[in-house]
Amino acid sequence: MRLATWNVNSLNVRLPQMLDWLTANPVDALVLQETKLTDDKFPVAEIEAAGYHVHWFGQKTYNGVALLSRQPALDVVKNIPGFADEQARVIAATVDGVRCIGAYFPNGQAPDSEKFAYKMAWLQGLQHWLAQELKAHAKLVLMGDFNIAPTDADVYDPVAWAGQIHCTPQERAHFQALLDLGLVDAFRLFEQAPKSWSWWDYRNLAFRKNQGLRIDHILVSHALKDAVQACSIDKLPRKNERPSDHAPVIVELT
DNA sequence: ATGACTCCCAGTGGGAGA
Repeated sequence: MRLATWNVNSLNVRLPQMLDWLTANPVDALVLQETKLTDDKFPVAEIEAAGYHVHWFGQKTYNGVALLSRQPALDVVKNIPGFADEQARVIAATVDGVRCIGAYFPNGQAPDSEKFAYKMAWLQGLQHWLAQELKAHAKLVLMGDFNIAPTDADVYDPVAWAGQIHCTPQERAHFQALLDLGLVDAFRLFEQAPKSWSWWDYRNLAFRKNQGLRIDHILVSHALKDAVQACSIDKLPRKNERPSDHAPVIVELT
């Protein structure tokens, strides 16, 4: 079973690329972030024609998530139960017996901003809900754009980024708290090339210079840890003519 | 360099992203 996450930065713009990517990478489930589409504009027909079931949850201009799956997705949940939120950031469902949670974590903008306070509250809400989800679903995968670089090894210039958004101790503590609930970073289960990133700024020729961050993650529950066969970042779509600034991350489970 | 790009909604610029 292969699962993937991709922040597409507008599904309206990226739909053809996403369909091409699915043809080349026929994963069993794919979660999307930053679809930036209201629900009435979601391209359900095109996705179903590609052979996927799909659930979606969006809003105008910002955020928006979706879950595509070969097999029907059961017990679909949108956003975090118990955390009132006007922003469409989470979609969860059970696919082939695995609880799949796709999430677009808040950016946070800057550590002294109101958006950072929202990010902290959101992370607290996620953590609380996830503890319950893990009790109900031993086999669970949390994946998406976390907007957190968990360690300095996930940052191209840790000195310049020290204390900056994505790298603050508070964000990293929240990431660790998710692991402490009983999750493991699938990417770090394997030896990986140094300077492996999932996001590169559109500016400054950042991709060409490989100046990026690893902020898109796939965390698996302990019950799935031994089933993880591989985890990788697919940089290829970032080389497209009009790429998303994020690359997909893929995990393979037995 | 408090930039650089891309997307969106707007409306001939500005906010947000990360």
